[in-house]
Amino acid sequence: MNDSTIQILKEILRKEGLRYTKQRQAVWDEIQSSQEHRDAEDIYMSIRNNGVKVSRATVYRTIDVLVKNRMVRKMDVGDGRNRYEPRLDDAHHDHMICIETGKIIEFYNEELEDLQEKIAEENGYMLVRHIHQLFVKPLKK
Amino acid sequence: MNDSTIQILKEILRKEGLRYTKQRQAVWDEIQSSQEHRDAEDIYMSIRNNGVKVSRATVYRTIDVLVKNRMVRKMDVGDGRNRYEPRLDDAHHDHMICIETGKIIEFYNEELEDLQEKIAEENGYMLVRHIHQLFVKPLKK
DNA sequence: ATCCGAATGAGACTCAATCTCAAAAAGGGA
DNA sequence: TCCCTTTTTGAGATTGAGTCTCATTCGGAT
Repeated sequence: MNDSTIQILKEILRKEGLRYTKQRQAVWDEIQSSQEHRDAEDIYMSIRNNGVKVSRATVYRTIDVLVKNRMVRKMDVGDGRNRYEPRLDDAHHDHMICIETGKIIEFYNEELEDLQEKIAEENGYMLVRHIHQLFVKPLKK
Repeated sequence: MNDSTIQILKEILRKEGLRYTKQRQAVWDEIQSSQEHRDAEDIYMSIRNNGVKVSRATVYRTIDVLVKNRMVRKMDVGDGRNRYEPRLDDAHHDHMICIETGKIIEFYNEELEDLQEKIAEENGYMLVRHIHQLFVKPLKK
């Protein structure tokens, strides 16, 4: 909705050789409007409920562009539906998922990040990206 | 095929209140026969090619039991098909996936394991299990 | 304002995985 | 061994997230 992220979106679309449309704007607005980890259907329904006409196909297609351009983070929680969250200048983080409540907690640990790069290098590889999810349950007192 | 793992399987089925059948044995035999990370269709086809009559439904159902009982490790590589590998007394390990060749390299790092437990605890949780995948590409020389 | 290639949407399609339910098999008891 | 009850199996239907198709609509350069 706010001016600066509209410009960011336009810039990305231009760079990708894609046109600026109200559907693409609506998808980005919707994802950006919440820090939650939402699935595509949820995002699709919310846009429609806001009165913008858009199809599932467009939602998926737009998300792909946003993910590719690091505006959105895609995460596989293992239940068959991918979740999406806005990234913006957002620093990288991983996720902890409570198996009792389903709550998703974000975390970041420098040491962990370094260690991963080191492991990849020791094996003759360069780290491109990673998936790291901790499935946890509350500590009983 | 060998005697000791037949006993392990029988023991698990008994504990789960399930019957011992040749289909269930065949699924376990097939998974156990290779250290590779295979998908369900591959496992299903191999069993059939070995002359054992089994259905996809049974393959999936049996894998679930084996995963639950830590005989098999299930991994989501992110391409829509889950992969399975035998566990037995196999020590825990994580995976590094080469984005250029698709090769899967296993790794284990004690420090990494400790760090994860520590992070969970710092947040008031107990680590139950985790998914950790490094997507890498070969170091250019 | 015109024009042309790109974007959209409705719905068909894909494909891994799950479900259904009649028929077959397991396994305990006598 | 033969029963008998319960579980398991399999063929095929179904589900559901995500992708594809293609006629129509739209963006934006000129």
